Amino acid sequence: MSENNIKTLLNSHNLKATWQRVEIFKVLQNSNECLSADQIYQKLSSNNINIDLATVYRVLDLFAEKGIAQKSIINRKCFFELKKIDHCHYFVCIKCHQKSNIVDCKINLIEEELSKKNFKVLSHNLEVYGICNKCYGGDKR
Amino acid sequence: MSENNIKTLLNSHNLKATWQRVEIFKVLQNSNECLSADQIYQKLSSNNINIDLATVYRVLDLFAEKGIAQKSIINRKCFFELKKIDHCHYFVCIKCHQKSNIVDCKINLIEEELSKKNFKVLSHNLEVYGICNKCYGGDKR
DNA sequence: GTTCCTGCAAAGAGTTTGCACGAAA
DNA sequence: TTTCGTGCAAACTCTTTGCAGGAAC
Repeated sequence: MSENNIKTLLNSHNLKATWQRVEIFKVLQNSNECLSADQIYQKLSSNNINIDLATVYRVLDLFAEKGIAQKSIINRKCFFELKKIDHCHYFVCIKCHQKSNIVDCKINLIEEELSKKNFKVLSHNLEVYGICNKCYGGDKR
Repeated sequence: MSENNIKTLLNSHNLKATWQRVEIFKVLQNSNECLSADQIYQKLSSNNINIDLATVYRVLDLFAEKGIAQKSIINRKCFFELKKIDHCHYFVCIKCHQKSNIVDCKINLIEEELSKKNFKVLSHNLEVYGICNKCYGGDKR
């Protein structure tokens, strides 16, 4: 997405298109994994783009609120990525800390159960921890 | 469970049966909901039982590790309860903050998906946020 | 010209850790 | 009598907040 398109997107969500927001959006756009506020801050810094960490936090929360980004919480820490058509969750290896997508979290089944009680689901978070195939050694290499 | 039974239980997990651990176990045993470390600390204090908060944290983590307690993370905060036959998760109302059990989290279906990749699931956490029937006003009272 | 946003600095919540003393087995 | 657990204090991580100056619309 080009810089102008990003600005248009931000405006369409009633957000002012500051250069800080554009830069943070670009980082998310160029990443193929979810990132913590600090990771984003580091990536920007290493490109000599200095945005206060507090601003990074504020922008990310805003993105999540507006539905531009998806927020995941892993080990009591927040991670962000651009929202795709389908949201996803992560399987995290407790040895190598690599994350792997969980495509279908079955939340619709849980929503069904809750709707019987007239509970309206707005958001959810799922973390699954375990050992990946590489660390398990189950690949018999 | 009597005090002696609690001590036996602790010993059977290779844990020394200190009075602090017994008291923390009792609090968990007498609660019908999951509790944060601080809530447990407060309950003890109000009974003139003074256990350092750091100890409460250490004991709870130990209980979770040994499978005596279940640890849930809600809003980046840890909650503990004695482990039942079936574990459970919580639906948390974002208005009144009441927690309601989610009996079946469908984790077995997710485990199935992951086992195809040779990933071994060890633990997981699920939080669902939304509006409960009372706060939603959908009960037409 | 407002309104909204940012940087700075400071504080906040929740949790963890090192160490010396003290209690359980 | 050795091993393990606790209290105390301090530190730590991640995140949030108040405020005054500055940029977007």
